[in-house]
Amino acid sequence: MASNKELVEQKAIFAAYLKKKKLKITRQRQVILENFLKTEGHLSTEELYQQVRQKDRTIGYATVSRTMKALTDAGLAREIDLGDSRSRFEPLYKRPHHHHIICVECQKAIEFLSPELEQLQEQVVSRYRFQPVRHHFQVFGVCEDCQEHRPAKHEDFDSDLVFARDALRIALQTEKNGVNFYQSLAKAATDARGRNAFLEMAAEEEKHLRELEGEWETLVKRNKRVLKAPVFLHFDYNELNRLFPSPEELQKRHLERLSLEEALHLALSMEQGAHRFFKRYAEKFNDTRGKGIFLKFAEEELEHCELIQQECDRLLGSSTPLPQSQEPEIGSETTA
Amino acid sequence: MASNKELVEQKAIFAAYLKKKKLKITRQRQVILENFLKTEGHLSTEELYQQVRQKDRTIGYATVSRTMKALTDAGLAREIDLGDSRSRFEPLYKRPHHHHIICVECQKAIEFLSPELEQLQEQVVSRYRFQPVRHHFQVFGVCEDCQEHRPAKHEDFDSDLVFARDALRIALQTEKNGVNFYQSLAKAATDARGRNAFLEMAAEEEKHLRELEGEWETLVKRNKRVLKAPVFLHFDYNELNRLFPSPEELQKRHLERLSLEEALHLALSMEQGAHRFFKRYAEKFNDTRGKGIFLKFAEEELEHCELIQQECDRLLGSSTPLPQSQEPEIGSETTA
DNA sequence: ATCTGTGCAAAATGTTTGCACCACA
DNA sequence: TGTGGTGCAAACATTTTGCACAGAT
Repeated sequence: MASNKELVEQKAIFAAYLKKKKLKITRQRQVILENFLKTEGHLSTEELYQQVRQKDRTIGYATVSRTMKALTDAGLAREIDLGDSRSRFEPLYKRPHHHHIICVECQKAIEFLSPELEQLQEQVVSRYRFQPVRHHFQVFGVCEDCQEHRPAKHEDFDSDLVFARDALRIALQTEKNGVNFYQSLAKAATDARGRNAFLEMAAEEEKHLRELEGEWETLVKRNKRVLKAPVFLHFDYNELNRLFPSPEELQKRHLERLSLEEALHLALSMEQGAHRFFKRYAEKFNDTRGKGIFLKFAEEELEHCELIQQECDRLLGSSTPLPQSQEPEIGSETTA
Repeated sequence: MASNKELVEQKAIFAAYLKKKKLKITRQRQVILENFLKTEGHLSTEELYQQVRQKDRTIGYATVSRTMKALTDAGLAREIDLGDSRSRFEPLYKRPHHHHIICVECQKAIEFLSPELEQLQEQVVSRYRFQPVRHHFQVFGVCEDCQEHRPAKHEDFDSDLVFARDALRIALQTEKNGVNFYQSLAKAATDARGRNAFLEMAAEEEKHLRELEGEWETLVKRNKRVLKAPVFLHFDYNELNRLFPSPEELQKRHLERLSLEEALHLALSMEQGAHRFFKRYAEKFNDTRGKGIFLKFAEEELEHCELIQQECDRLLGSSTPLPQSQEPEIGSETTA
């Protein structure tokens, strides 16, 4: 369900590719591209062939096959392997790299995205000094419907909305943790000035939370069905507990009682951690639609850093400059 | 390079499988199984066919193909996909589930194991309520040799030794971190009794470290070439910083100054964390050769827990029982 | 006008199957 | 002695290619 604008953009990319390669824009190639993009899915050559045949009885299998090769070469399609030993293709334009979980009974394939996995891939290629070309993770299993012998319902969802939904969920949870975190700090603060500062921060996070809840409402109102789509963006919510420790976690780490300076210091390093985390997270999306969402999110964490920095200046005096967020951080390379 | 004992075991498994299915043990099936196991690799049907043909000119391609199906069904082989659209097989018996990084130029495939990835798979199937069947992660790229246009050298290593090497490296690093950690705690301890207790713990870890270094020497002496094998067990050494925080990390977490009770409490929770971590880690290996190594390792961490518990009793009196390690812990499920 | 694209059919590639003999148990 | 096994060749499934004609720039 790509927007019309994107269809035009992709046609232009294909045209440019053909021109560069001194190839021709033909009716067949147009029809094939349009049909391929129209169907968000994992079309095999045969399926696509049958589909374009509806539009134009004369188009041959070979042409479909050759055109898909060209589209792949042009960067508009990706050939994927769903384990049924036939070539399948999916649209690539402005879509993040993702993986598939495939039902071995009904062949349904669910897409999911995992920045964690992208990171693992980076570690692996760097460790073995490979120049990366491509990678994929596939999980095969029996889907819920097939386990219960229900007919498999195949629903198509707008992938942009699903992505936005998942990102928003992460954002909401982050803000909730933030509120909790600052309320805990306020409790832990041993003096009144600190308490107030942290309550303010908690209020700030709560304001964000309300805004996000508004966005959530809008999203859901726009498309109720989106709630039924399977999770696309795979996120380990435990990660958040590392960014903003829960009250229990704080206790476990012996941070129930903090001086003003310690508490501010802790808050700053948490916000810096969150900023870095979401910035890196965003980077995993390359030039795809999801990137902006998380960059904005990282930006907000940065604003929090500044707020805290201001509190520090106000409460501690500029005499005690807190350490700046320093890149590079703990790093991704090993010490073997 | 499987041991003779394992060859016999696998033959027995195949025999039992054939018996159960009322199939017959034939000369061809024996030859094919032996050749398949003899070659630790990723044989295609064609390659294996050529190989058994050396032994017995009359064996047909179809028989090889059918036998590999049977071996797969019997659980002795796994069919893998190295992206060249032909069936390839690898031995499965007592080998942990692993993944492949494949050179698109010379087709060389390096195996690597990542418990982290196994965990991700578990999260994914549970999230989508799939009944898991199989999963694999493949990374394609250009290997170092091909990047520099060197002839690809194909070396075979004893997979057991390589696994042991990698496990030992992790263990060594863990103990090193442990020594550091206890030395830091000793410094941070505000009273002399605590300081001594932690120096003792540090010495304990150091003793382990020496033992492990001994094991390392033995391993390397037994087979020097093993050091040249690519990393098999992929481990994120940053993980260790989470188990036993480095001095910098301790400082960052505002734990430079601890009362005896706090310090003991911290040490106990770190050791518990390490125990749990390695126990879970070991579980990812199912019934494979690597499992034992990490279980033993987890066991040692548990002994540390008990040592610390004793210190607590001795120094704090049994009046302050510290919290027990509680399963279930922070858990793997999300809070979306 | 030229040079690439196309459809068709044939080839190529890899795996599976049918069937008449073969050989374990 | 009989059931399942084997090799061979043919069938299958899917993708790729060769070629003569069609059509885009």
